[in-house]
Amino acid sequence: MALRLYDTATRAVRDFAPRVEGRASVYVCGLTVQSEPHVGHVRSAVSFDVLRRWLLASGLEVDFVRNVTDIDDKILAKAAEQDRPWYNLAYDVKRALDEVYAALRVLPPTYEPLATGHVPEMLELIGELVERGHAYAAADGSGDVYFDVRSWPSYGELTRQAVDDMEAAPDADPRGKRDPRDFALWKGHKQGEPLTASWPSPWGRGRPGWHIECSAMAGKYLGPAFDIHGGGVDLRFPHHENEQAQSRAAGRDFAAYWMHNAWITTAGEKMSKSLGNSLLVPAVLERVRGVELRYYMVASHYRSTVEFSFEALEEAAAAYRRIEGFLERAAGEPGALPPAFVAAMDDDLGTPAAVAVLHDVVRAGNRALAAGEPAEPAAGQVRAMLDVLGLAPPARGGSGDLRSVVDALVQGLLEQRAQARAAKDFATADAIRDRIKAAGVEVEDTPHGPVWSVTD
RNA sequence: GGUGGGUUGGCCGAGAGGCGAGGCAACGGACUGCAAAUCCGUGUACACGGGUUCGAAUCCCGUACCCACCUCCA
Repeated sequence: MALRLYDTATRAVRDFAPRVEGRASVYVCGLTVQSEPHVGHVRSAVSFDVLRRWLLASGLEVDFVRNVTDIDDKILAKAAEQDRPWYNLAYDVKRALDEVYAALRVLPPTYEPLATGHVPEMLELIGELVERGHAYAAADGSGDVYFDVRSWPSYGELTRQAVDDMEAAPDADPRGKRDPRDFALWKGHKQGEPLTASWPSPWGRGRPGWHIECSAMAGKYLGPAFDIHGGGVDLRFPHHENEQAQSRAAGRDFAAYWMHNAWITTAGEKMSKSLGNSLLVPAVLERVRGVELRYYMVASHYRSTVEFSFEALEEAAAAYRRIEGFLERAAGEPGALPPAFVAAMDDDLGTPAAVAVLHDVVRAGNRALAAGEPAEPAAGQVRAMLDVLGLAPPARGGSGDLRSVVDALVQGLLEQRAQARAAKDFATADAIRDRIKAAGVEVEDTPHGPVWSVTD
C-alpha cells in the first residue's frame, strides 16, 4: 500500500496504513437535511467518494459510513416556518439529496445512519461521559447536558488551539454552562418545540446535541477506533474537535486520520448566505450533466478552494466531452491503470495530476486512431481511469432497444447521403445531415465512415 | 486576540530548488467537398520588495491583499 494522505491532525502527508489489514474504515460527516443542496454541499460527498473508490481500487475492503443529520435547530426552525412537521422536511430534503448523489455518481455508503435512529447509542455515550466526570447536567434545570471542556486536558489538540485563546462567543447564551466553551451533548426539551422532536433520557425529555451523533454512530458501525474521518474544512472546529474530545474522553481511540475538503466559493466567498437558486444542484444540472459537474470537481484537488463559475464549468464539460468523444471512437475493455495515474492518486488523491494522465492517454489514443493504429490499449486505460474517478461515460442514445431502432432509421438516411456525396451532390448530402441533426442526431465523418450520436 | 489556507499565463488549474502538468480559449498548419472531430506547431505565468543559492514560482525575511474557523456551516 503506497497511499499517502494528508492528515489534518498532524498537518502532514502520512503513509496510510489501515488498522485492519486489507480493510479500511471511513466515517464522513454528511449533511444536515434542512434545505436543498447547492454545489458546494456536494463537493464533500464527491471528494470522499473518490477516496472510497481509490481505496477499493487499491484492493481494500471499505466500510464507508456517511451520516444524515435529521434533527437540529435549523430543521425545526425551517419546518415551523413552512408549517409542516420537521421530519417531513427532513425526509424530503434527504430524498432530494439522494437524487443529487446519484446524478453525481456518488456511491451509496455502506451504512447511512440517521441521527434520530441512534438516540439510545448517544445516551449511552453521554452516560459514560458523565460517569467519567467529563460531562455534567446543567445546574439550571434546563435538562441540558454539557461536555466539560476543562476536564479534558487535550481539548483543542485537533485544531491546535488553546482553550484560553478561544474567543468566548459573546452572544452565546451561557445557560447552565460551567465554562462558555462547554458544548451541549443533550438539549432539554423547550417550550414551543414539537414533542415529536424529543426523546426520554435520564435528564428528562430532550434531543441530542450536534456532535454526539457522529461519535455514537461511528462507534456503532466502525468500532471505538477506525481509520479515516472526513468532512468539510469548517467542521474541524468545533464539530470534529468536539467529536474527538467526547470520544476519547469516553476511552475510545477514534479516528487515526482526519481529512478535510476545501470550499467551493462564489465571488471569493463561502457559498451559503447570499446564495441564489442558480447554484442549487438541480439548477446546475440543467446546464451540464452530472458527470460533467463531477469532472469539474475532480479536476481540482480536494484541498484546494474552487472558485465556482459557469465559464469554468463549461470548460470542464468541454474537456470531459473530449474524453468521451475518444471513447466513442475507440473500443476497449477497462484495462490496467497507467503507473503515473496510480502515483498521482497515491499522492493524497492527486486527481489533477491523474486527470492530466487521463488526457495524455486520450491524446495518445487519438494519435493512434489518426495513424490508423489500434487504440484499444489506450481506450482500456482510459476506461479504467474513468471508473476509478467515477466518470465512466453515461450510456447515450437511450435504451439499447431504442438505439437499434434509431440506428436502422439513421443508417437508411446515411446511405442516401453517401450516394449524394459520391455523386458530388453536396447540397443534397448537407440537407440530409441537417435533417438528421434537427432530429437530435449528429453525424461526423470519420476515415471509417460516418458515425452518429445523440446530442443532448 | 487565537488558528488555518491562499495570491501561478487570456481563463481554469497542478507543481514545490534546475527540465513550461493538463484542460479551455486564441493563432498557424495538416486532414476534409464542407462541417465536426482529430493530429502537429505557437506562450519567456508564478502578488510585491529584499535576501540565500551556480540556479528560486518553489527556501528565508518583510509587505500588501483575499478567504475560512473560534461552540449547532460541506
